[in-house]
Amino acid sequence: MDQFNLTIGKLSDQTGVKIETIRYYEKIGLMPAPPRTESGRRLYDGALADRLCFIRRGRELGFSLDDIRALLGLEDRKPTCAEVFEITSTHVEMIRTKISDLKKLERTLSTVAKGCSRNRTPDCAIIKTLFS
Amino acid sequence: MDQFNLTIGKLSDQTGVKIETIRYYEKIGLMPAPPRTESGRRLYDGALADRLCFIRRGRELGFSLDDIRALLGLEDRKPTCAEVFEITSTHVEMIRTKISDLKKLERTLSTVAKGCSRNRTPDCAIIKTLFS
DNA sequence: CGTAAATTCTGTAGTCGCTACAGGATCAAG
DNA sequence: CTTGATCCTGTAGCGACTACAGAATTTACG
Repeated sequence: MDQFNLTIGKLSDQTGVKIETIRYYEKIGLMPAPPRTESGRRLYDGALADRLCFIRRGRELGFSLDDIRALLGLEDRKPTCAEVFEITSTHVEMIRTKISDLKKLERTLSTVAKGCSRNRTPDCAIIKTLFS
Repeated sequence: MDQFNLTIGKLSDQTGVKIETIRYYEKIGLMPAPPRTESGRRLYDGALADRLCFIRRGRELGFSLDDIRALLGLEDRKPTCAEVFEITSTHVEMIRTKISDLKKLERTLSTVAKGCSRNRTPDCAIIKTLFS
């Protein structure tokens, strides 16, 4: 096994990453250019499928493609465990900030919306708040 | 007052919206094209400043430019209070979804990071999790 | 009054992470 | 042998800006 017998479509089905996205990852150097058939179609093996899964998992967890690039060791060298931890905790910090920002937003908006009469006039308390 | 005596730079300082962004809003029809000096420089008045503040407030609250367009009544007509409420509560719903997604992410990532030894080897538990 | 610095102008291209074509070639199934 | 599925490259679009380049004008200072 681990032969190059996966077409891009099969790889896409297997990993849940769209064909265009796979090609995009190749273009930006996140996935290596795989071997091709005589007619020029890409062929992937198990290792490349694993790598694509890694990227997908990273994206699901909200890492940027640059983060993933670093985690994969594509920048200069394989990152140490400490570096991986650093990238991850910076990312978690960002997520926490985003959550607290969104919570603030939600509170503000809920308050604003409460003042609304919901009737059919254009005389709206929400709009007034936005204007002040 | 309410004369057209604000240069774009002053408007920018007053509202905290960058000059390029103001011009961008004009280009996409969110701000009207203001009168100009003889040499072609834009001049704004108080009403336009208010409108720009409205847009900025809307953005701060996370509304999309399309939402703001609708709130301003640029689509077809001024929205009724009920329509404004609808836009707002849809938006709040989106924010709540985002918050819960991010919380899930945060929990997962914190768990993943806990397995990390933080040492100087490349043998990393975080990476392993991402690969599985 | 002269000049240097600040401001403004238009237009284009870049950001991120894809997605959606167009227009053609090739492959697999019936 | 034909039809339809899959694949190829290349380009343009999304949202909401941001960042230039290169020119013109205005303001401030000596």
